[in-house]
Amino acid sequence: MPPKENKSEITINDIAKELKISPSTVSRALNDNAKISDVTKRKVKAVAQDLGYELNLVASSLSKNKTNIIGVIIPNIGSQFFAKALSGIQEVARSHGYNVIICQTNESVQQEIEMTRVMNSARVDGLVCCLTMETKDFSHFDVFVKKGIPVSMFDRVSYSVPGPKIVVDNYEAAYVATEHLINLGCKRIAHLAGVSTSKVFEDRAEGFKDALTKYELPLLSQYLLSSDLTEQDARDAIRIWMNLPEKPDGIVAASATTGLVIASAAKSLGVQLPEELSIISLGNERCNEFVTPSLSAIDMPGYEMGKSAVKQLIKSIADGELDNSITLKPIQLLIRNSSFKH
Amino acid sequence: MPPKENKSEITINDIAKELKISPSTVSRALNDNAKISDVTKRKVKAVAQDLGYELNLVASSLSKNKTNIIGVIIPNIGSQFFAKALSGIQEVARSHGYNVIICQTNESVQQEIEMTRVMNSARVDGLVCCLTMETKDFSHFDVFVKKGIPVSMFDRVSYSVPGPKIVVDNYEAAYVATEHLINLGCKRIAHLAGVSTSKVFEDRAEGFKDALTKYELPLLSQYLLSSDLTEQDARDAIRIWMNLPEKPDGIVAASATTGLVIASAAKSLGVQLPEELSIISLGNERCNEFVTPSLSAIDMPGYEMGKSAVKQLIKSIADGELDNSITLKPIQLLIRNSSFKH
DNA sequence: TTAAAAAATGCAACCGCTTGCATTAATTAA
DNA sequence: TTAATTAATGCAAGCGGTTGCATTTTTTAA
Repeated sequence: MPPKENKSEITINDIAKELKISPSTVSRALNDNAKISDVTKRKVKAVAQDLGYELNLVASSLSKNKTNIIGVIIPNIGSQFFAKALSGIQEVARSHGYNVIICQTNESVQQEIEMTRVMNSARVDGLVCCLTMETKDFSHFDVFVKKGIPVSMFDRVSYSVPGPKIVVDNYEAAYVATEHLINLGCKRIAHLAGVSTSKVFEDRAEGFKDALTKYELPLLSQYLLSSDLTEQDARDAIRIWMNLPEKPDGIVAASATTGLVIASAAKSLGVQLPEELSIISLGNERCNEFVTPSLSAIDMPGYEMGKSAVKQLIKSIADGELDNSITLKPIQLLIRNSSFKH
Repeated sequence: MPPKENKSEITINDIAKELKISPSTVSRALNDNAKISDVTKRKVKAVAQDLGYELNLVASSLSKNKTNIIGVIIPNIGSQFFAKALSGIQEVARSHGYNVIICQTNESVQQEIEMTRVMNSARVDGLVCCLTMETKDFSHFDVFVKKGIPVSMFDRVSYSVPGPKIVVDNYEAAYVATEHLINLGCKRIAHLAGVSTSKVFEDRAEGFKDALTKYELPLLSQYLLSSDLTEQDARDAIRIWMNLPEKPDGIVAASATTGLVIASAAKSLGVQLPEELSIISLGNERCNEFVTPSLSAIDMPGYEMGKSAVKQLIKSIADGELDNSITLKPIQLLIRNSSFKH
């Protein structure tokens, strides 16, 4: 137990004393204020360097009433989609001099509310957020709206909260995926959907249904299952379907994980992929390439979405204008071996 | 372009005026200071609630000289190991009232240095860090050491920087993995190692070699390849090995990703897994379960490591004592189908 | 009933930096 | 050479809490 460390935090006052000038001049010099002579600037910076001075962001934030911190609220870091989004968010934020405070909600609305409180207390300059699957009430964002602090949402968004939105056309994603299976010759296509309280999954289910309708394929109720998309749900779904007298010959999974689990479970049930059953999932993970057969998917551009979300946010912060733009990011159909010509 | 929002940020002064008491009393009441009467506390809290008051952490941090922020520096969020670690870090931090600022280094020492500067400026109360593979000089951590700000390292650590360390026995991991293959009957075991500048990969290589020695198996130089562990490196390695007159019958991959790629590449080269070749990787990813054959691995407890790293850090912060403890987290051998009885 | 002790509250300085405005120094024009 | 500009720098009041110490109020003891 060493005695108290030398708590010598260097401040602008130390620099000021050293040079026998005022702290305000030091502050301005360090910030390259135009009214400070170059000689002074050089001297100040030299001494700052010497003394190992490092700006105290806390003090700076307080006096400027700007923290240069962006708050990020996402469901969970474990998902590859969010990991990528986070990378994009980080990158753009940092390149603009912003720091990032991150919180996971673990899909719990309660936690989401708690997190907004924390972000508010931390006085973030803006918020990037992807809602939980169950968020139905958005009043916890009111504080920010009221204070004019921009909230940028991506993927799972709410149009009732003002601010930029970065989304993907989930309807289209499902439509394209389904269409792909249809073009392959699939006649009995099933869909494991997510809870319909979430717009994302609702849209996907719609896209699925409409594609069937468009191609005049029947929409059989037993082929449309809805769940929380847990791994168990996926296993249950495939078991149910494979016990049907008329088994499906194509499956559109509402998420990357369920697609993976469905494929794996189908294989262990002895189903031949893709001969007997084609599978495509809405959402792509690196794993999709490694499994056998490799899994076709609709890729959602997480990285790009994260980047855009922050870009728009920073723009809003800078302009002070409220931006309600909706940015639609393109999806991509990745055809792999799980969906092959019959 | 709406005019300036009503920038009505509620402060303790507003509460004080409302109740005609002093701001200090309000501050103490909100912090449940013992010298404030219960009546006053109740009144203050009621008004605070009414007015929608939320503590300004920036101001609080400045006056308390404590930010309640933990800085986290990790190589990349995309890896499942780090994603899990991050989850653990988050969870423990939050449950202790700490916020978390996260930075990715992308395995760049330059960025790591930059990040420490940012963390210093942000005046974090402590740092959780996993070094890049190439960090050889650690002077960028000196600032923290000098100021008595604890730095907790996990996985890729440096014992020359004081502070708690959370690690896994990488030597053992490789030893156990290799031993497993030997027990299966493998005679010609190869290892794709990581750069030897990293202690982690050095230890793994050592463990691999020692296991061979222990079981009196020859250590052939062509079976020991070293690389940066990119996907391409993995593909190159397997191609080289499979072109050898005496092909290896077992492979220990130094990372989860390389294991995955090696298995996949081997398959496409027509190698029968696991009959002709057993594979095990040091590091487990969810994907390992989904591929065919499922990939055996040594699981590194990322989540637990992250949790411990923060726990120790917070303890250090609280005690003000410097803690140089080394916590060894247990690894786990996960036997799957890629390593099966020959 | 009054003095002493304990409980509540207030005052004011401080945390480190920023910034509008005043002041001084250096230039330029007259 | 002096007045008028322009360029540099300093002063001091914040930003919103926190906290040691003084002061006031209430309670307890004498």
